[in-house]
This record gives sequence, structure tokens and C-alpha cells, in this order.
Amino acid sequence: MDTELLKGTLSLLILSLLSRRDMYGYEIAATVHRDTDGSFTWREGSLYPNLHKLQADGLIVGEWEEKETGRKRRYYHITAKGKAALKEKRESWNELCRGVSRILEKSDGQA
Amino acid sequence: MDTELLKGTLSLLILSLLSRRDMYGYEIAATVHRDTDGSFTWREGSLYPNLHKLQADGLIVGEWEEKETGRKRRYYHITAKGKAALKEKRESWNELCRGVSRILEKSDGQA
DNA sequence: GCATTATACATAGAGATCCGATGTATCGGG
DNA sequence: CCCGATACATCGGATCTCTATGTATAATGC
Repeated sequence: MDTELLKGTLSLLILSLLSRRDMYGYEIAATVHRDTDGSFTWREGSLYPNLHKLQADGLIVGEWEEKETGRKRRYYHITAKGKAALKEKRESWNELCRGVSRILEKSDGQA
Repeated sequence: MDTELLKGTLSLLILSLLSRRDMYGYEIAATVHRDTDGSFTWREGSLYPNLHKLQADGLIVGEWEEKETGRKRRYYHITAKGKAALKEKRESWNELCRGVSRILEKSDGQA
């Protein structure tokens, strides 16, 4: 996978996942990895700074939770502002797909 | 349009356009702008450095041409290496679309 | 019991990309 | 004759993701 193409999709997918339910960082990465059959593998160096940024922008909020038997995890919850941002990012994504598809289809069969 | 998502698509689309026919820089930008109904607007600061890079990597070759009545333009031609790279980038793009779609669809209706 | 692996968070530095600003020069229309 | 569109180019900045590294705890294997 050309990782360069991934840029910008991280925030979109994190927000999308958190719209399902609250999750913690490690769980988010594992879910994406599983749901894409291993196509997407996010590194800690990409994931955690992005989560901090989304929180700083007020799109998500994180809270430490210590389960009875488990270890400490920081669960993230999407905010109203985050849901609005998700809607916009979804639309941007669809617009990007449409645009790229049009160019690729017009050039099809000539490569 | 969230320009962050555009990253990585520039090279893909340039190669795709040049697989139709030879084009010069300004024409490439104008074609993309037109074919996407204005969704994509590439700036000179993105376009020209990228063309130079593609040429440095041997994926395209450029040649100055001075038409009888026109001004000087640098026409770019895709190489065999460029066509191979285009094929790979197309596949990466399809993989990205599949992956993102899966995540978004699973989360649909909950945002 | 003890070592290794998986879980779980975090940051620093490097590399790559795209954009805004700026510069040069030519061509055509009013 | 000026101005906008055409046509190329570069620089610096902002942003993103990755690699590498660090800390700490729980579970697993032997």
C-alpha cells in the first residue's frame, strides 16, 4: 500500500469508528487492521499524535478508565463538533473518490 | 475539499492523464480542473515540482516545444516505467477505496 | 518462578507532500 | 498600451505519517 495515499484518511476513519462506540487507541488501530484485512496498519507514531490533535480540536474527548482486572486505557468519545466534522470529511472523501474515478475512467484502456 | 486527502493522488492522476496523450503542465492542471467540475484545483507550487520529480524518477520525460504561433511549452510523455508505476498506483488507490469504504459503511447511520 | 510476548500509552526526529507567495515572460483583447 | 490569461519556475512554511525509542503492565509459555 502506498502510504502516501493514506494521508488525511486517518482522522476520517478515527471519527467514523468512534461514531460506532467509544474506543481506546490500541483498539482503534486493531479494528482498522482487522476490518481492512490487514491493508491498513497504523503505527503508534501516527495514531496517538492524531488522537491528541483531534482532542485539541475538540472533536473527541478522552478519559482514563481503569477496568477492575485490566490495565489503564484512555477511552475516546466523539463530540457533537466531531460528528459535524465527520459529516464534512465523509463528503470530502466522496468528492475525492468521484473526482479520481472520473480521471481514471477517462484514461482507462490507454495505459 | 479537504486538501489533505489529495496527498498522493497528484502523481497518480498526472500519470493517468499522460497515458491518454502527451500534455504540458498548464494543460494538465486545466484538464483536471475541468474533468472534476472544479473540485480539484492544483496550484503551480504543487504541480511543477511534482512533474520534475516524476521526470527525475524516470516515469515521464519532458521536451520543450515551440509551436509556430504559440509560446514555449514543455510537453510530457509517459515512459514504460511510468506505465508500470501507474498500474501500481491504480491498485493502491483501489485498495485504499475498498478499505475506507468498509470502515465507513460499518459505521453508517450512527453518526 | 522467570522470560517473552502482547497490550497500551507516549514522544522525538526525519522524510515527504502540498500550498501560498513570488518572480519572469509572452500573448491577445479592449 | 495596459491588463488578464497563459506558461513556466522556485522558496519557505505547515502538515502529515513513519521509524525508532521509551515506559509500564498483563498474559502466556516453559
